[in-house]
Amino acid sequence: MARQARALATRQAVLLAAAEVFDERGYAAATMSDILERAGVTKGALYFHFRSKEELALAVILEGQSAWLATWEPSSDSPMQTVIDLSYAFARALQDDVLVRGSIRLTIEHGSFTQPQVAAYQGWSDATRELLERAQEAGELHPGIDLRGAALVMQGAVTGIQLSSQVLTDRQDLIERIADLWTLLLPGLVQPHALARLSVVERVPAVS
Amino acid sequence: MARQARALATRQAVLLAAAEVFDERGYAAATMSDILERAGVTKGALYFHFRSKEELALAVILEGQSAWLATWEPSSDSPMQTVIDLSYAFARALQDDVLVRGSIRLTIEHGSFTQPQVAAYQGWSDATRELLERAQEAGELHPGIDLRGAALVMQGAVTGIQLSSQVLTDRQDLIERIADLWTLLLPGLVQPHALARLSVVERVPAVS
DNA sequence: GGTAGGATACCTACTGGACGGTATGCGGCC
DNA sequence: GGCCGCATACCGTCCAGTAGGTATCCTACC
Repeated sequence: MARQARALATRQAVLLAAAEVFDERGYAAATMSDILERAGVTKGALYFHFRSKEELALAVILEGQSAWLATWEPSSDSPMQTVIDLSYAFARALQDDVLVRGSIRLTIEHGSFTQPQVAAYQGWSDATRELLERAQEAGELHPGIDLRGAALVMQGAVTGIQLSSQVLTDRQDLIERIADLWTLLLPGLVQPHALARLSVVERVPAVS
Repeated sequence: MARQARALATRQAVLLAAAEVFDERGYAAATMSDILERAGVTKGALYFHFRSKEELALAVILEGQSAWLATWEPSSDSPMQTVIDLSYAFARALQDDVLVRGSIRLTIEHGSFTQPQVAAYQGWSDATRELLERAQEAGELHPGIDLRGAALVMQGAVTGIQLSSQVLTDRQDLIERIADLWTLLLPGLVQPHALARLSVVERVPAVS
């Protein structure tokens, strides 16, 4: 097993380096040599763990997704609050985790390989929609709202705000912008009595 | 001058083909050969008009931007309505104009060359902010709103919604999603009396 | 109005380098 | 000694860019 421990370490080093390079340059502009160098690993080692550049990129995407979801602990509060918390978890993960950043960049670059990206978009907005449905049932939302449309708008808005925050301030104002988003969005979505109980700003989980 | 007419035509053909290919594959993955073939032009011709791949990309970005702004005719209505109209003009331009699509894709891929893209983001959100200030002065908005934040949120949201609409429905539901966005956003932004006078859906300019 | 000369607009063939991927070798732990 | 986990050297391909030629047209001078 000691053997495999080392292998796991190099695999992880490659994944991290790949995420960094993909995040900085994008898929096509990233070269395997870049990744090798940054990981401090040789070609043979890399191609032992990943059979191609594309497979490596897919691994980054998958690991990034699970890394994000791992940070998010569902609080049993209100469904609407959960949607908000999810967006903050996403923002934090983007700021803190290279894997998540690389994953997102690759996902947004829907070219080259298209399949899993669509799934990611779908998955996210489907999850949001489901939460909205539960919020609807709990009487949190205004009646007559198009839940599918709302879910798509939220997912799109968070994605785009993240992008422009990255370009303009290297994601330093991301949390602020997410707060602005919810401040603006919620009055059109939830009823006043529910609005009063929602936390629009980031809720930092208590450190245990 | 007849001479230059032909030259202009090939230049335009190259620009259009380049916009297509950049839109489909992104900057790095797009090859000059792709563009040549699609434009029906030889390498010599292309390199006569554009000295490098990067210069060609920059030309696509610039032409795309002006193409978008050309479609938008400022109506002297309310400033807030102008913001809304701008977003619809953007959406329409994305659906109708290859140049705009290519321009956007290149702009979003902020790698490789970073300068003018930041300017584009800045310019857009600055313009939005200015309109919001005028809307504020006109008493359209709720008091105490962070105009800078709101402008950034709108610009980011429109960008992101466009992106996810592209991935999920090839931009077919883009206009709908923009309408959803404004339906959700406006109550948190503008005062009821102004809200009543705003058109949340696309206002099709009368054909003259 | 014909033609020399030059500029414009384009074509063809080529190059050098980089890049993804592979083949083969080899050390060390079980 | 056998296989896991790598290291090194190499290969074919592809691609941005260039060199140098050519046809077309415009200008100018006779």
